[in-house]
Amino acid sequence: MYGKRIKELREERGLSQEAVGALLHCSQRTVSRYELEQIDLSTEALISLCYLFKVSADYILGLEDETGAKAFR
Amino acid sequence: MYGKRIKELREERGLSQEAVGALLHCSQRTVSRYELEQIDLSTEALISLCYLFKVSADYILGLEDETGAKAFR
DNA sequence: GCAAATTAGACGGTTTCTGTCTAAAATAAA
DNA sequence: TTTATTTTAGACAGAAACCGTCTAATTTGC
Repeated sequence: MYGKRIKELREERGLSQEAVGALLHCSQRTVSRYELEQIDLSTEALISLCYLFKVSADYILGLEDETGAKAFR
Repeated sequence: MYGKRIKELREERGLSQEAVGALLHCSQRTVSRYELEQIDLSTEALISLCYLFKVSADYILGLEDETGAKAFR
């Protein structure tokens, strides 16, 4: 789920993987892997993405949808 | 931050690390390492903890406090 | 169609994670 | 307080995951 969300958020903002990588202090290749879910997100990268895109970790992880509705509680 | 939160949530519920490990399908030693932040949380473990403790990923990651106030936006 | 920009595969070296076994520490019982 | 039980953390080694680089493929714009 996080891969799809990261790709969406990035494209909504018109950024390349390279650009996001620079902001996250990692390579384009690593951002690509996040989007393809070939590697797991570190908590550090997850938190950086939250600040960068101004969304919750729950949203990126798919624990809430676009409306903010939670997957639990 | 996640270590402190996991430990708090676990102790509030009166569970041992062994018990949480069983619910997360990992060893007691691994839960201990999460609490000590000796290893990073996988997204899978993070999501399991959210369901188990009925809290948001943002809370566990320290992106919001006990009152639900967000660290950003 | 061509050039430029963007994304993804392959490879190898490095780091991180994992469980097991065990010792230390904390808690409960006697 | 001693003793027994439970709980937590260190050490080790093997396994798995991560990472950047180089490069090929794909996409986008002219």
